[in-house]
Amino acid sequence: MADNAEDIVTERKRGSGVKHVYEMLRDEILTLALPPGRPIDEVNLAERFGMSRTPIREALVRLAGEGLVETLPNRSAIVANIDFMKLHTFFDAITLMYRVTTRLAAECHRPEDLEIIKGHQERYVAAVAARDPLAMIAINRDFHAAIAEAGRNPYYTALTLRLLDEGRRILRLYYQSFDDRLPKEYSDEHAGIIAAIAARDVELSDRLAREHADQIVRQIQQFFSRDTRHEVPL
Amino acid sequence: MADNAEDIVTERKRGSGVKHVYEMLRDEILTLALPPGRPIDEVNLAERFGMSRTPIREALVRLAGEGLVETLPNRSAIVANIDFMKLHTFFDAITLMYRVTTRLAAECHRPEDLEIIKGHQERYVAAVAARDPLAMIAINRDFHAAIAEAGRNPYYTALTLRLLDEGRRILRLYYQSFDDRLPKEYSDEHAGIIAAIAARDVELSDRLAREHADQIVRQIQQFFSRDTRHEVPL
DNA sequence: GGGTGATTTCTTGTCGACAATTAAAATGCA
DNA sequence: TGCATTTTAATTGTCGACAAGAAATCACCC
Repeated sequence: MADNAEDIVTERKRGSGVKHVYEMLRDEILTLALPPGRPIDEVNLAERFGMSRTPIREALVRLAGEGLVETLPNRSAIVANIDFMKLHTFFDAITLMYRVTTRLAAECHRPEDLEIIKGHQERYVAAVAARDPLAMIAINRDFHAAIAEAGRNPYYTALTLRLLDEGRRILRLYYQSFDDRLPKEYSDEHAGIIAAIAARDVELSDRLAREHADQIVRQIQQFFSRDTRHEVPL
Repeated sequence: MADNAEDIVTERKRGSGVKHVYEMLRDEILTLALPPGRPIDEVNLAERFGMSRTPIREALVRLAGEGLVETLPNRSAIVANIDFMKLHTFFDAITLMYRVTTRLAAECHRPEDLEIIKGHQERYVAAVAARDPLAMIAINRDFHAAIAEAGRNPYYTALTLRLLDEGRRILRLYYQSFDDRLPKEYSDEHAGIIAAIAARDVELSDRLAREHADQIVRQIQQFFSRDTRHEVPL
């Protein structure tokens, strides 16, 4: 096991341990550093993070609550699998949430929200220029998360965040295999969405969000249904 | 503290402890037996359930993940408050989820789903006849949960369940104060929704679900905005 | 040699105890 | 008496250890 990076531990504050483990594991799951199905050993993690099993377990319970790890009774927890059979439900849900949150953002946003959203967009453009797919994926999530926040409906925000996280894992598969082709068109679409929100044009925001979602869904579906057979002369 | 019901403990199976505590606390929170804001003492619960603090804590972490308890660092966890300022976001979200899940149920349901839904409807009618508001609230939740299940989108189902649970608490306030008036009209609306789903009429299902949601929202809003001042001759 | 049952090992679920932190009580002072 | 400060008490966060259960290994029998 060479991937157990040594996390140096230096006098953590009381209560910050779980948070640290939680965020660390979460990030490794979402970037596929921990692939779906990988067993998660508690003592292993405890040694790695230099703490007891108790806070590790708490972090795992929280991750399980978000559907990022699956726990079998008396057996090792595993990184949640990606159910390709139910991918269509994901597409369905994220399309709806893109639309709803973007509509609400157009209605409810305040100037400071717009600044935050624009900030993410700038970082996104930079990531595209740097050809950094991991950064692009993470920032794409932050971009839509900021829009959801601007909509100010915590229920929508929570579901959107969950979908965006799941989306990070799926997009990671996508970019890995398409050898990190860089979709500049996304940043153009993002710009359009920002403009629509700023103009408080609800219907336009809805339409652009829907088209943006359709675009992503179409590309991923195309990727998953592509024919990878090699031609063999017989 | 007289509300510490003695939960007799008899040799529980390994791993069933957390589940038991979780379901128990959850039910007490949703029925307002534990009112919003009430502090939750871990040792107290540990004594009450006859187990150590560890499984209690795990149950609390799970409940916190669902937003049913709030945890302050180094301080007692409390039963999650109901934020009346954000009630409109709840109405917004549950209306959308009623519509979406009922639409999907009309599309995707199988015969056995319909049987389950009808079963809940029968139980609901019985609860209305028995004038049992707590049962009505719980079954109303099961009814819509079953519809969401029939729609077969786990993301929608999860959000709907969360909203229905939050709804149980809000409805409980409503029924308590209106001295348990019994809305038979709900059961009629439920019957209409069942028929629309059975007929696989997506648009009708959508419309009925929306009207059903509007109806509930209107009644609750009316309740919360009613004028409770007493006339005082001066 | 293969399959079945016992044994060992390994991992999780739970426990009791201690330390850190906060809230409350008690003390001192103006 | 009222307020600030110290002391005490109470509660959480973390730890190490043990027991129950499952997987893997080994022995045994056909």
